[in-house]
Amino acid sequence: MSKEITARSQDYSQWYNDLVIKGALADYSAVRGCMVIKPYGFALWEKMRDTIDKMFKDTGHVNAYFPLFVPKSFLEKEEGHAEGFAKECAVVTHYRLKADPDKKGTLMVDPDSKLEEELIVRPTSEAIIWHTYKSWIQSYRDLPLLVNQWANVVRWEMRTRLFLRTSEFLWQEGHTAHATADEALEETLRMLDVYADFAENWMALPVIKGVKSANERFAGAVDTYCIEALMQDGKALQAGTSHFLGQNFARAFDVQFLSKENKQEYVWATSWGVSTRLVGALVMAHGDDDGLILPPRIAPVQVVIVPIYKGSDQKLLIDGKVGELLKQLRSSGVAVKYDDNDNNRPGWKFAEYEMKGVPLRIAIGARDIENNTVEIARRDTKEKTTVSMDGLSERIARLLEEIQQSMYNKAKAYRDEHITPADDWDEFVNILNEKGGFILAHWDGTVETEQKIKELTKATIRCIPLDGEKEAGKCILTGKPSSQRVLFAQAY
RNA sequence: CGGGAAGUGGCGCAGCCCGGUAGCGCACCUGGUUUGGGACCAGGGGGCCGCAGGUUCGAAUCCUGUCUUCCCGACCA
Repeated sequence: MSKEITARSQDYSQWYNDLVIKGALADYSAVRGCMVIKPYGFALWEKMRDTIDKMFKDTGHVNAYFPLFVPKSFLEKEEGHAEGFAKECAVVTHYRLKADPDKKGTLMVDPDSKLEEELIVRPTSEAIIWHTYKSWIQSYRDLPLLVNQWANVVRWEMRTRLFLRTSEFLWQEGHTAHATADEALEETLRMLDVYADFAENWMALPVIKGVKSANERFAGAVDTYCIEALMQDGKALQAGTSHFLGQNFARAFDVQFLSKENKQEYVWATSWGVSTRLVGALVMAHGDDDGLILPPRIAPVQVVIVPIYKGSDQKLLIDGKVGELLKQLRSSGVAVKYDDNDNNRPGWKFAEYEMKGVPLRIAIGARDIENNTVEIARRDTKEKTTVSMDGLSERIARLLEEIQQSMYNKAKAYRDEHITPADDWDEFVNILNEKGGFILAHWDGTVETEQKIKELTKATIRCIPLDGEKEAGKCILTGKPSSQRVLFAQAY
């Protein structure tokens, strides 16, 4: 048990912060609400990014890049959109500094450099992209337009948390344009599936696909679809969103195309995104009191090899043997690191790589060389076994897959245990207080009821599950009729 | 933006009440012994005490302002 990490059971928030910082994923910065993503954390993000990027390309999307700045007048155009983001925008008003004549050695904003029109640091890029799309789209032959952008965005949040909510964050935002509503809706759901696939099969994070209530809908969307995951403290985390934007942005930015029938029509749109928040999800869904536990498929280091030796003769012998193992493992595509740094002893390294969540550790010492064995330790189960060096790379590959699967199963079992139906108000409140997690309950479909429930319990409707069964029932708060259970939880 | 806590070598902290040569642990450097679960010995380097004013012979310590961070709420991915 590590002495340095706050126990989950003692203080979940502090545990999370400890994992992020001591696991070397990120650090606080000098800039309010902004974090420094450290090399190890960035390597993890890169792995996630590269995987998702390939999935986008496999579904026909291409990458592009749009400006960081959005003229204020662009943001105003789609009313709901403007309203939704207005309160959290960073605004550029000047373009020059000058030496402050009253205070030697300091700079001041040059009042003569005021911009004609303020520029907004993008909180999301619909506005600038739809302005651009107007000139890209003339005919149905230009559709569908399937573009993604990897970028940073800024949302001036009141209260921030590493990865989960930072003022600046990294993400991807897909923005597509289609000739018909059906096609756009199909795209919205396709990308939702891509996200769910990535979450479940790469992050080992089970998710529930659903559609948001009006209250939780993206500003400017007709419908917002999402994947919702459950963290180990019983709170939900939205892990990705895919929006059906209807013709809202096409109308706002006057993006029309000439159809086959030679008629001018507004295009149909989608947008979808996942962010560095996924890193936070990974930490909270899988970590334990000894540190991070990373799923093999996205772990920057899948296997670490630690040598154990007395004296330089043994070290040389081990180096030789490890050299062969490295070649073997690397040629079979395993991300392996040999830590032969002599500053730290084996015990230190064991703890260190556990903190960092490396899925497998191989220890090799003189007695292993003698017996032609190594010791393999699994991060997820802490299980240690001594095995023959023969056929090691096959065994490692098998083990990595097994860990991936077992992490998913574990997270899924936890998640499934924490989906509880509630049929009346007392039951609902009880479950929230005693157990947490998702609650399936009937709701009368009104914004007012949802708001009221939120005020009373802090629980919100995470989504209306896509695979939910129709079932007649009564709203847990108002008793009015309802046709389907929706998913409630307290959320991040 | 409200309530609370805190800023002192890279990190974690003590010192502040009661002003008087800036200290401890970890980390770092050198040498040696070690190495199967966070090693040990010896020697060494590093800090205008968040920043700006003020009080004072003298400020890490007292006063004022300001910035930043963390925790709890309202807003959000």
